[in-house]
Amino acid sequence: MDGQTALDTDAARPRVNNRRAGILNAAAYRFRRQGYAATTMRDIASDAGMLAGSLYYHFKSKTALLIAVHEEGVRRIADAVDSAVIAADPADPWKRLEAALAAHLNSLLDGGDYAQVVIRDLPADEPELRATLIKLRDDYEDRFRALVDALPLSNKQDAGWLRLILLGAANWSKTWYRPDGTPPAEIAAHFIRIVKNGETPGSTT
Amino acid sequence: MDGQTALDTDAARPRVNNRRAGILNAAAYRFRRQGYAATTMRDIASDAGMLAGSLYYHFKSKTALLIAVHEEGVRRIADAVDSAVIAADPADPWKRLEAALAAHLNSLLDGGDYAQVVIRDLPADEPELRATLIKLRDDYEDRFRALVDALPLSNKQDAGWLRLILLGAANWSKTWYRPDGTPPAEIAAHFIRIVKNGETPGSTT
DNA sequence: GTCTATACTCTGATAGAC
DNA sequence: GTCTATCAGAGTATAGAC
Repeated sequence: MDGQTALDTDAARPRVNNRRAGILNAAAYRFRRQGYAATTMRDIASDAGMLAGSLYYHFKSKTALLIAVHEEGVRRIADAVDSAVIAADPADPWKRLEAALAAHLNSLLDGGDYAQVVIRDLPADEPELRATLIKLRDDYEDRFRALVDALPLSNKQDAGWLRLILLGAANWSKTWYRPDGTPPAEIAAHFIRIVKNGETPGSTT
Repeated sequence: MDGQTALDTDAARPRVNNRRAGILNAAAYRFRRQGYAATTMRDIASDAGMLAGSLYYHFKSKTALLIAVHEEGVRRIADAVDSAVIAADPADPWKRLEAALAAHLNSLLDGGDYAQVVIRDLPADEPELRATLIKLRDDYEDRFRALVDALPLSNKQDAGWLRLILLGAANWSKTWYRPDGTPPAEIAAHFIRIVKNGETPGSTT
C-alpha cells in the first residue's frame, strides 16, 4: 500500500520509533500500576507483543527503560505547564502560578501513565539511577522557581517556602485524590487562595 | 539461670518479643534503605543474625513483616505527635497544630527507620496489603483533622484544605530535606506561618 | 532487525533434622 | 527456636535462528 522502502535513508529511523513508542507505552503502563520493582520485562514484552529478550534490542536494560519513561513523562508535564502559563494573564503573577499549578496537578492526577510514573517514589536501591531521575525532576521544577520569584510577596524570603509547600502538597495529592471529587483546577485554586491571602494582605481587601 | 518457665502462662509472651524486635529492626532498616521489593528475606535474616528460613517461625510472610513495621512506625510517629500536642499551649490552637506538625516532620526526617518506612510509597502490586497500610496511615492522620477543626478560621471550609496542604507539604519534604539545612521545627514554623496569615487576617496585626 | 530459546541467578517459602 | 537442604518460579540478560 505504501512506499516505505523508498524512505529508508539511514539518517531517518521512522519504523524503529514505532516499536520504541509501543514498548515505552507498555512500560509506562506497567510501572504506573505495579511500580518499577514489581514490573517484569516479561510483563512489558507481553503488552508490547513480543518476548522479553526482544526488548533488549531496543533498550539496554530495565533501568534504561525507566529513565526513558521518566524523560518522556517530565517532557509531557513540562509542556502542559508551559502551555498553561503562556495562556495565562501576563499581568497577574498569582494567576500565572495558579495556571501552572493546575496544569501540574492535572498532569499528575488525570494525565497519562508517563506523568504518573514520574511522581512515584524513586527506586532507592540504585544511587546512580536515582541521581539521574532527581536531576530530571529538578530541572522541571525550576520553572516554578521563576513563577514564585515573580510574585509580589511582602517577604521575598517566602518564595522558596511557598514553592516547597505548593509543589509538595500537589505531589502528595495523588494519595488522596479521587476522580469523582474536586477537579485538579479547583484544587489548585484552593491551594493558591490559602497561601496567597497570607502573603498579600493588602491586595484582597 | 532464670525462672522463665514459671512465667509461661499462655497469655504472656515475654521471650518471643526479644527475637521479634530484632527481626523487626532489621526489616525496618532494610525497607527504609532499599525499599520493600528490593529487600530479600535473606537480607533481613542476615542482619538479624539468622538464616532466611528461620524468619518464618516468627513471621508468616514478607508481607506480614512489612505490615508489622508499618504498625510500629505509625505507633511511634503518633506517640511523638501526641506528646508534642500535650506539651503545647492548650489555649493556642495554631501553636498546637505547629507542635504536631513539627513532631510529625521530625519523625519523618530525623526519626528512625520505622517512621521512614511509613512514608515511602506503598507497594502498588498487592491491593489487599495496600488497603491495610493506607488504613493505618489514615487513622493516624485523623488527629490532624481534630487539630485543624479547632482552628479559628474565617472560613470553616478551609480546614480540610489546610490539612491536606500541611500534611502533603510535610510528607513530600523527605525529597528535598537536607540534614544540614533548616531543621524540622523551623520548617514547621514556616509552613504554619504562611498558611496562618492567610486565614486569620485580624489576629496578626 | 526482530524474535525464540535458553542460561544463570536469585527470590519467597517449605520440610524436616537437630 | 534455629538450621540445612531444597523447591518452583521469576528475575535479567545473551546467543543465535530467522
